[in-house]
Amino acid sequence: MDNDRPIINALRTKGYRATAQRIAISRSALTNRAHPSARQIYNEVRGAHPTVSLATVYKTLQVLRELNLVQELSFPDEEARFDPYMRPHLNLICQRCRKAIDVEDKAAREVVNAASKARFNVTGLRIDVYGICQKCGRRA
Amino acid sequence: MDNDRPIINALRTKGYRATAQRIAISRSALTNRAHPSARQIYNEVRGAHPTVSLATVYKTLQVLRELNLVQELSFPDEEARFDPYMRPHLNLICQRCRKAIDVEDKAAREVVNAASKARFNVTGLRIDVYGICQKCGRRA
DNA sequence: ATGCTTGCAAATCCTTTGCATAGTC
DNA sequence: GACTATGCAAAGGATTTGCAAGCAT
Repeated sequence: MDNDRPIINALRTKGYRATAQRIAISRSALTNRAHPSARQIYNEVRGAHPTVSLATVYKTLQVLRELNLVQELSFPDEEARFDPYMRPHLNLICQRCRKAIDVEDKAAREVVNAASKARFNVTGLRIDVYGICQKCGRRA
Repeated sequence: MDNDRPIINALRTKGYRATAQRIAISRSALTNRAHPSARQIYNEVRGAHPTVSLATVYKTLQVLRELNLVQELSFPDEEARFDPYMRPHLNLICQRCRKAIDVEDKAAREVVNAASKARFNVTGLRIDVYGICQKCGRRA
């Protein structure tokens, strides 16, 4: 895939080698906007790379984290999920269907501003809103 | 302690028994504003209850979660931390000293409003701002 | 060629669970 | 007294690690 160029370059800037597994895992992680878990990415990638291991998926996700291409979201009682949307945003996470959607809203930036006002030097952000999404609420 | 009355009542409303351990653990968890981990609470409580077990601490924290008295915050590569501040707020979490402080700011409510606007029925909220606190920044 | 990466399996760490005993209501 | 909670040890589950063999550069 020719669109793998940016991934390959990003990996190489920090000295990481662009292996087929890393490219496939990165493609999956950076493309999937449903906040997948490592295991879900693993299952996706296995289609094209049947021999890939879950360990490699975890290792690659750590690399992507280091490259600031994904954020890891940990939850109580659940696997961690990975979000490739790196601009300030809200995660709307439905308690019923478990789906998560990213919403860009000025409220996100106001959170950053509020922290800055408190003389806090902001480097990262996580805004989760939990509840019931429109679709699930409808068929309550 | 006479101020344990509210804790005792809260436990009983849902049919939980007010044992000495639960009261001590609850007191610690609801009082400590540093977002302690289960182990830190355990260590605090051991002063007064040397025989308490970590398992009981975990179990009690789940009870407090069910009673909506604390929120559990999971992190990658770290133990979960517990926050008894249940109104909408920002967690400013210092990457250097690991301290976390709660900040009430209207930005928190704007996040809720933004979610509501997206037809999302809000039941919970977590806003983490990561960075370097004033104290740590000063001695950079 | 050199050295990073993979995949497997074993290890780790946090958290939960099972169960006999002790305590609450 | 009936039933829940405790404390211990063992289990569980997600994630990480060690290592020999396989690739990228």
